[in-house]
Amino acid sequence: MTGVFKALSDPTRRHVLQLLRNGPMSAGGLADHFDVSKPTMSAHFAVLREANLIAAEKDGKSVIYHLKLSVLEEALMGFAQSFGLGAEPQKAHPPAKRRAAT
Amino acid sequence: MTGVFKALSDPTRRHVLQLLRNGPMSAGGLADHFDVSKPTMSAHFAVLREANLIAAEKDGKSVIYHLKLSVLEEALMGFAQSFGLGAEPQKAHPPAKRRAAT
DNA sequence: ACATCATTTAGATGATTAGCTAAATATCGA
DNA sequence: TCGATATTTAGCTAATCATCTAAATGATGT
Repeated sequence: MTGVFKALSDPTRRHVLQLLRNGPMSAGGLADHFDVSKPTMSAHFAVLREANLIAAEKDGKSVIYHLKLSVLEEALMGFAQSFGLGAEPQKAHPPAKRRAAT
Repeated sequence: MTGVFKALSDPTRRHVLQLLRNGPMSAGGLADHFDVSKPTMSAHFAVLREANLIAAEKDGKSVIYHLKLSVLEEALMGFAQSFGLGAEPQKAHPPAKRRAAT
C-alpha cells in the first residue's frame, strides 16, 4: 500500500502510468515524453516496478513496460472502499484480453 | 493531486484519515493512537491540512480535526477514473449520514 | 570482433522528509 | 495572575529522494 502511494506521489510516475494505459511501451519510448535524463527515468521505472504497478519484458535491445492495471485497481479501490467510497468490489474481469492477438 | 498522494504515502497519515472516518477528533485524541511524539503528529496533521484532506476547528484548548471526505473522494476516484477504474462519477450522496446510528 | 543502440548501475549533490527535544503560544480554571 | 493542559513552532539529525554525468551491461548487425 505504502509503496503504491509513494509511487503515485510523483507526477512523472503518474504520467508514466497514464502513458502505459494505451498499451506497453519501451523504456526509451516512455522517456521520450519527459524532460529528464534516461537514468532518472530508469529510477522512476524501478520505483513503479517495486510497487508492482508495472512489469518489464525484454524484447531485443529494448525493455518493454506494461501497466499492471489490476494492481493499481486493487490498491486504489481497496483504499477508497475502506472509506466507503467508490463502487462495490467488482466480481471478476472478463478474461483480460489485453492486446489483440494476431 | 501530488499533495494528496504525498499525504497518502505515509502509513501514519493514512491511519489518521481512517480514524477520522468515525467523526471529528482532537489532535491529542488522534495522537494517542500513535507511538510518535506530539510534534511529529502535528507535522503529519499539517501535511494532511495542506493536502486539504482534513480541516481544523478550534474548540477551547483543543483543535478538532475532521476528514474532508469529498476531497479524498475527488482525488482518489478522479485518478481511478482516468484509468477507467471504479464507477462512473456519482451524482450526489444521500445526505451524508456520517456516524453509524444504532 | 567491433561499433552501435537501449538501458541500467555507480556515485555524487541538493532538497525534502520523518523523527526527536525544548521552547513558545493559547486557553482554561482556580 | 498562576498553573496546568493542548498544540504548534524552532531547530536539529539521519534517512530518503530526484536529479545529474559517466561508466557498465546487454543485444544486434556487419
